[in-house]
Amino acid sequence: MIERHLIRIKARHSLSMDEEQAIRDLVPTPRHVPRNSVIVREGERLEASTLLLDGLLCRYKDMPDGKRQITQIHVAGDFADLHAFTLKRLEHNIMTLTDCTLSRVPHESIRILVEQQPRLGRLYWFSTNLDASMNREWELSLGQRSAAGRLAALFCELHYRLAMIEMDGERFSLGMNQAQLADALGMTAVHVNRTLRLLRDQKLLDYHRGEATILDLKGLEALAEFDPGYLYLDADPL
Amino acid sequence: MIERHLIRIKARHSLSMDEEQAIRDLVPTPRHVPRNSVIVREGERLEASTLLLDGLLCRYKDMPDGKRQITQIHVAGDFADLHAFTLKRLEHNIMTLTDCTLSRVPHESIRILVEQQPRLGRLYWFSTNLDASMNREWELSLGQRSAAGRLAALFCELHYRLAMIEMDGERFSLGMNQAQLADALGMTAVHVNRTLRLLRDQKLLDYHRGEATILDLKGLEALAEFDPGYLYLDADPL
DNA sequence: CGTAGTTTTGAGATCGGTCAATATTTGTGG
DNA sequence: CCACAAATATTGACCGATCTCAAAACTACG
Repeated sequence: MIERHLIRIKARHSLSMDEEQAIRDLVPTPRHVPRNSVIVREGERLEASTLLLDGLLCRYKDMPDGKRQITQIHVAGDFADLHAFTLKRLEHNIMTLTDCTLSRVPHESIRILVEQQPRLGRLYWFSTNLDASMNREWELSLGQRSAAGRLAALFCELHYRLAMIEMDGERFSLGMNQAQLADALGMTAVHVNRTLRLLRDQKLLDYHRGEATILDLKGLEALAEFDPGYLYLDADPL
Repeated sequence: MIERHLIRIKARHSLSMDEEQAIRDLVPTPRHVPRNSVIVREGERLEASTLLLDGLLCRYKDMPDGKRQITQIHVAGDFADLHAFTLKRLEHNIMTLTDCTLSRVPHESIRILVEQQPRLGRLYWFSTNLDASMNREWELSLGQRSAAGRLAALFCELHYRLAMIEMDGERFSLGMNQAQLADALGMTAVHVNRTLRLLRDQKLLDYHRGEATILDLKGLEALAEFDPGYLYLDADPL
C-alpha cells in the first residue's frame, strides 16, 4: 500500500535500496477511514503525521461566520500533514473526501529518519515545499482566474498529480459535491453548477456526482492558462 | 544586521549559544538593493537563498496574459526563498518593495548546517512551513473575504509580523502603490483606492503613498474576522 | 417509497470591474 | 528653483460576473 508514496517520490528523486527500506520501515499498519471524516482538527497537538495511502482528502479553514476555504487537495501517496512535524499544531482541518486508507507516522520516527538520512530529510522538506507551491498556485487561481478558469485549473492540477502516481488522470472520482468544489474555488455552489454546465457544453470537462471526466485537457489548460511548472513534475536531484 | 533574523527565531524557539553562532556564521556580507528590483526570476536555478536583513520584498507570479498575483510579503529577518534549498528553482519571482539589505546564503552552507545541527534543520523547515501557512491564509482571504476584509487582513498580518521583529506595527512604510496592493489582494487598483477610502472614513486604516497607519487594530481584525493563529506567534519547542 | 441531500434553474441584486477623464505627486534636466 | 514628463491616485458612469434567494427536480438510501 505504500507503493504510491514511493512512486511519487521516485518520479522526482532517485532512492537507494537503503533509503527505500528506511521509508518502508517508517510506515505503520494502515487503517481505513470513511469519506467525510475529519481526521485533523485545527489547533490540536499532533504527535504523528498522516500518510495517505489511498483515496482523497483535503485541508480546509473555517471562518467564524461559517465561510470555508479548502486550501489543498491530497491524492494517494501524499503526506497530508507532514508540516505538523515542525508546526506541532495546524491552523486548518483535514477531512477525507472519499473513503481513505491512511497510516499515522509518529513524528519521533520522522525525526530519527531525517537525522540518520539527511538526504531523505531534504526530500521530505521538498515535499512540504511542494505543497506550498500548490498553495501559491491556488492563490493565483483565487486572485486572478475567472470562475471557469479556476475550475479548469483545478482539474488540470488533479490530472497531472494523478497521472504521476500512475492513476487515471482522465477519469477519476473526486468525491466532492458542488458545494465542496465551491469551497475550494471561492465561489458559490450555484455558480459552480452553472460553470460546470458551461465546461460540459464546451466539451472540456464532465463532472457528475463526484465523477470527473476530462474531455479536452488542452482546452482546459488553455482556458486556465495552466502551466504545470509549479508541480515540479521533473525535480532536480537533492 | 542579522539581529532581526535572530529575534524572529528566538521569539518562537530557544537557541543555544552554539546554535546562534552557527547561524551568525552562515550569513555572508550583505548587499543593498534598491526598491522594485527583481532578485529572483521564475525558473532560474538557485545555488543560494536570500536572507532579508532590512526592507520588504514580495513573491509574485505572472500569467501569460499579464495578470499578476503577489503571493506573499516578506519582512526583515525572513528567508525569502529558503524553499529554493530543496526546490532548486522557483515557480515565482521575487522583487523588492522597498530598498533592501540582503544576504545570499549558499545552499551548500545550509546543507552542512542542517546536517550538523538537526535542530536548526527543523527550525528552518518550520520557517518554510510557516510561509506555507501564510499562503493558506491568503487563499482563505482571496477566496472568502470581501475586498475590505482582504485589505484589513493584510494589514493585520503585517502588524503582527512587524511587531514580532520589534518594529513599529502601527505605522510602517510598505512601499507598495495601489496597483501592487491590487495584485496582492486579487482586485483592481481602482477598487483598492475606493476601499482604502472606505477604511480611512471608518477610521480603521490610513494608507498614503506607501505609508500605512493602523488607526484601529481591533476594528480591522473584526472586519477581517482576523485570527493570528496562523502566524504561530507562540511556537512549540522543536 | 419517503426523506434528506444534492443538483438544477430562474429572477433579481450587488460587488467589484472597466473605461476614461482629471488631479496629484514624484522625478528629472536645465 | 522651475518646467515638464511620468507615475500614481482619484473620481464618475456604466457594466457584468458572480451572488442571493427561492423553488423545483433529481438521486441515494434506509
